[in-house]
Amino acid sequence: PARRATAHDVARRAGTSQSAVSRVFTPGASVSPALRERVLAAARDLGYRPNAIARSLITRRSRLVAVAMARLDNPFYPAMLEALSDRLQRHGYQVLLFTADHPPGGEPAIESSGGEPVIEQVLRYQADAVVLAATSLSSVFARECRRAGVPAVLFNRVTDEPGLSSVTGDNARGGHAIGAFLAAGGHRRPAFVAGLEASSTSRDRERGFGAALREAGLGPPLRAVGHYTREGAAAAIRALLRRADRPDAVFCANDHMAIACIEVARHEFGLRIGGDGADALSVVGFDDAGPAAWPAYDLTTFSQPLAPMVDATVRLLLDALATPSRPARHVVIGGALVVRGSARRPPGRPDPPPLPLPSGPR
Amino acid sequence: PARRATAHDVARRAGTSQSAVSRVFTPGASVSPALRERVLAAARDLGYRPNAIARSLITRRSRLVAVAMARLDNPFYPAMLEALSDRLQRHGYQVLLFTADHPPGGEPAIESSGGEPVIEQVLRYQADAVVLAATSLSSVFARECRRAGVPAVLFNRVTDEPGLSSVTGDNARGGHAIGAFLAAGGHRRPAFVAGLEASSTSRDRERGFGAALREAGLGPPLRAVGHYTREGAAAAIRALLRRADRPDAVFCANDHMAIACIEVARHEFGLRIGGDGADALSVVGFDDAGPAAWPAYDLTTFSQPLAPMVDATVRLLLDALATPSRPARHVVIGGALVVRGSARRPPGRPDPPPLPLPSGPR
DNA sequence: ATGAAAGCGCTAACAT
DNA sequence: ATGTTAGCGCTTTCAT
Repeated sequence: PARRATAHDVARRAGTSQSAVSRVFTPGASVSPALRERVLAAARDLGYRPNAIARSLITRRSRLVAVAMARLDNPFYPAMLEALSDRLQRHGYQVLLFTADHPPGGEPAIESSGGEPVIEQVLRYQADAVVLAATSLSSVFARECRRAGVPAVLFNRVTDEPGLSSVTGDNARGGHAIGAFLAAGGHRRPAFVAGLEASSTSRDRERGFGAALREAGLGPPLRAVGHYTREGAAAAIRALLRRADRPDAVFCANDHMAIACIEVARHEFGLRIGGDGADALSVVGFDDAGPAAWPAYDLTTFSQPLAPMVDATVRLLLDALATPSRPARHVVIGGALVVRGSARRPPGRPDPPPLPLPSGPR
Repeated sequence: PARRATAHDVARRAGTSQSAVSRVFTPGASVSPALRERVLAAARDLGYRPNAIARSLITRRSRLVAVAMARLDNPFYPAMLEALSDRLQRHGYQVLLFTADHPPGGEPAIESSGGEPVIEQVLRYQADAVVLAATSLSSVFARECRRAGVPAVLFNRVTDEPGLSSVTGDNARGGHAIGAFLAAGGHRRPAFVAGLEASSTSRDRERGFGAALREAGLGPPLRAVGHYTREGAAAAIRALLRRADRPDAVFCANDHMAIACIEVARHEFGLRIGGDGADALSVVGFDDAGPAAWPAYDLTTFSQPLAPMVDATVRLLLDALATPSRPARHVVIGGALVVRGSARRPPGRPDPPPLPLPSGPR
């Protein structure tokens, strides 16, 4: 196929200079209406489009934002990705997507992907900024970004590494609210299903949870690790429910695991979710993403409001791009306990709203 | 922040020429071990990485594949995106993600996004190839890709537009299998919940479904349009179930809608899913994605095997990249009826396997 | 095996 | 308002 038309080709056809063509495609440059028309016509005839790659070579801005994600099976992340992509496109940026390898049984390794470290590719493609929405992250990644002067924002995670901004939900407060809620609901043996041991998010949620239980005069919760996966969570809840002193309530570090726990509790152990009595189990999640609101789960959870979180992420990025010297910031977006039916409520607590069936616009 | 190190900087530090540096980073170029070591050391010191943007300017290959997606809330698509990204990275390609606008109530418009048509951005960024995984697609898009010589592959959709390859599941056969299954199960008033009227996928599934019903001596199914959304599907099933002659079985054009239908049928109409009798409703979906296998839904569906579909997509892309003259191909990946509990089975049909709880590796 | 030189397609001074 | 010129950082002949 014929090589793509260049600004030169267009210039020749329009009888003008190549730089005039460039100006026509530069918003706010000064071109006479007549010339502009001629150039546009020629461009149309030739199917010309400015080459963004050549442009970014000279402007030193690729308008590419690298987004690194671990797994997309937790619906919170696709939702985040969609929102982020929409917002970035609106600001004239494109998303360069990187997915991490998932070594079976291990933690997601944002480090490697087809042999080459992801960070290597990110930097080679001159991404203007990086969003890390992977639960796992090596400090190497952070250090290299800083060294290369590429602003990075952690999504749903924090780190000690200096220079890295972050956006998170209110993990400690959320964990605390859940602990207080379960204690007030009369639960005596709460348990916690952690995400990843290395995840700050899981740790913060657990810390708040433990504190609230302590304040309520309860001992430390039982505990198992679910690795943020359905399979891991299923194994964790099985271990918990097989104990003689089985828990009467489980707080899972995210909704994705909570839903898997509900299934195992219901279908393998024959438990009723959110009720009273010996065969009841209360389950609480974190995120309020997708299926949490589905009637089959009707999950009590602590919300991480996606839109504000994504807005904050984009704002952090744009700020860092505009003012490279700006120090890192850690934005915490507040959430709220969303009381539904999967956990026994404290006495006197009003009924939750009616089941949220799909409706409304769209 | 200091400007990124260039090959020139590395060359100076290593006491050699810039082209030698280039060769060190070009697999299979001839450099002496000694020089290679010196260059690598200098590069390490300076934090140098070859600039992929500059490289693609000269090689005329960006190694970027544009992936256009409509909505990521149907879990089939994030799963596809993850698999596609993994495979492409393995072949040395990066994913440039584009998401389409979602005008409320309308069809997803892959055309516009923040004002500029998506296709415009795709072509400006010199994507080597395009994957269209949006259910909606304007013929403009296709035409422009062809004109610009950018190979495009439609995922889960076909079109008459010449030159466009596609990968789909076996929609007609799947619809047929479902129709035959429901008829054999003794259903007398089957209904169909369509995706989008403009979607070839929905039409093909419906065609197969209708044919099977006819062969079984049944009339054409009742029908409503669900727009591939949960909300649309809920509205569709409500309309269907409010009829005096309400259907006894519903085939939804995808799992995502089928699950929303199950919820409405259960919680709004008090129906039992997949059972016998007057208050029973059978629901069947298409895709066998994520939640279909969750015990709460236990959805009978026709599978679209993701891995083979993604493999075919990548193969089509790489072939087109290697041989631009290759004519378009339409690959159909076979699936199978996955019998679970959401639809009454024909007599004598063996029980479905036990409930698929999360387990196994990972 | 190595270096010099010529661009890839574009933007950004700088003239005019 | 328009044209000229000089690169952006790299790969690729072409010499040596």
